[in-house]
Amino acid sequence: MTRRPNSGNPLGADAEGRPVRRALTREYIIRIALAMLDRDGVEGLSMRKLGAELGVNPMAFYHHLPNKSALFDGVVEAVFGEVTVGLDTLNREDSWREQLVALMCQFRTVLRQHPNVLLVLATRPSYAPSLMAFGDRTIGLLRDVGFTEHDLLIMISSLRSYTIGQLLVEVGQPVGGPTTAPDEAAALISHYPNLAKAVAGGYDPDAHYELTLQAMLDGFEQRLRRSKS
Amino acid sequence: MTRRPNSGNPLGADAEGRPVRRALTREYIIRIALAMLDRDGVEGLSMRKLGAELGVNPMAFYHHLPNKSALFDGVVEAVFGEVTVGLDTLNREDSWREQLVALMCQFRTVLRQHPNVLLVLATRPSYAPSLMAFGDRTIGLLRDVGFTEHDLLIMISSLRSYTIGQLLVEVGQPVGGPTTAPDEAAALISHYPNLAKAVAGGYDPDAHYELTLQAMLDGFEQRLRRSKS
DNA sequence: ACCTGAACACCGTTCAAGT
DNA sequence: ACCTGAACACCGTTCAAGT
Repeated sequence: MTRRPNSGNPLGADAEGRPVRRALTREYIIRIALAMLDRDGVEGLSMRKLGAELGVNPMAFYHHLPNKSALFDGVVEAVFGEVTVGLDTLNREDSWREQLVALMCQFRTVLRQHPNVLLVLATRPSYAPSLMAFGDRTIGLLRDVGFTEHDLLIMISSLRSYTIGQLLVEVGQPVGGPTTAPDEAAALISHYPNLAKAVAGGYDPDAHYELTLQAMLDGFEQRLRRSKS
Repeated sequence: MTRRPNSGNPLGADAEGRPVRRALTREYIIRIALAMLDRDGVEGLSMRKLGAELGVNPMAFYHHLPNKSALFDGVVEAVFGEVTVGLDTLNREDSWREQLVALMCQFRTVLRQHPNVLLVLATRPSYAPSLMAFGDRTIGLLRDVGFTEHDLLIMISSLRSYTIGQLLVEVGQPVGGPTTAPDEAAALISHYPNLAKAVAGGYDPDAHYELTLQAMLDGFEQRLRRSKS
């Protein structure tokens, strides 16, 4: 069940590998937990290992966080916090579509850097201020275009779902341990000619993402035009 | 960490609650594991509890499955197996869009019945024949419409990602234990006027899904028309 | 061949004790 | 207040033993 050999310096150490024993705070614990998640995956993060990593008794955490779930809540907040970075560099003179695509690509780029946290992000409801700010900003942008309140909610929810869903299949770690025996399984595809032919052409995740994003926006825009006429 | 109080009859029992001690087979183990996942969630499924449920020593499973990961592989296969049910009732005289919407809604309906398995489905690569058959069928349908091989792959991948992503936020169980304190957090939304206004209107998941599905198809269809002219 | 029991190296968390 | 150590009720899996 061990996934990676915990090699190298402990996460609570400086560049030269000297252990940095700093005062335990909620923020510090969460920061190291995120680093550990990135390195070892969800199933590789335990209170006990986190304690070892920080050179501290695992029970010490319970003075700063009620339980492990709260640790995950903190990690989600931390990752969404990275999303707002560069939000203000948006060029307000660009078209709404250019701005929206920039927003979503920024969202995707940040989440993509934390493949092992995707599952947690996708399923834990979060009221992280940075996420709310991001959503608020996006909705404001789209409302000015003329979408109804009803459609606005659907749009941002769908954009988010698609983005996360796509990332999950793209870089997500399998829940329940690594899959076995894709060897003869991959050959099975030849029994499905349509599928085999489509898969043969290869696959560029970034281009794929933006193409579908544009298609979704085309669809929503078409809906907007129809409602106006 | 206990999520639900394991009340009622064990899963390996008939309608009257009599324990059914049948011979252990891979299929039977997987069937009960799926039922247990549906009832108790991913974190509530353990080899030991599964053993207790079946009135058997947990180690007995290792004669039918190499490890717990393989159990998850089996469960994924079983759920995708349900997708093909009713695949042949499709009316081939319907338009391609009607057929595709029917296919995707069928896919979504089946997955929706196993909220706790969604995470596993989303992240474990699967070569389940039923899933391959489903994809093959879908691609065949769309190719006849005129889409390129390149676009075909993107379409089915995106449709799948969106469907699963949406279901995850809709009915998915939070990874890492239940979230706490949404009480004052929900009030926070008032600080984000655009968001608050959009959310106020309420939300119908089924309508939401089909609206976005239609928008995506509109977008892809538009792309098809542009490429032809 | 199929199932069992003991054992090993892990978990999260509680609780009493230290400073 | 913050951290520790022992303890409790769990995990997946190995391995030798039974039938």
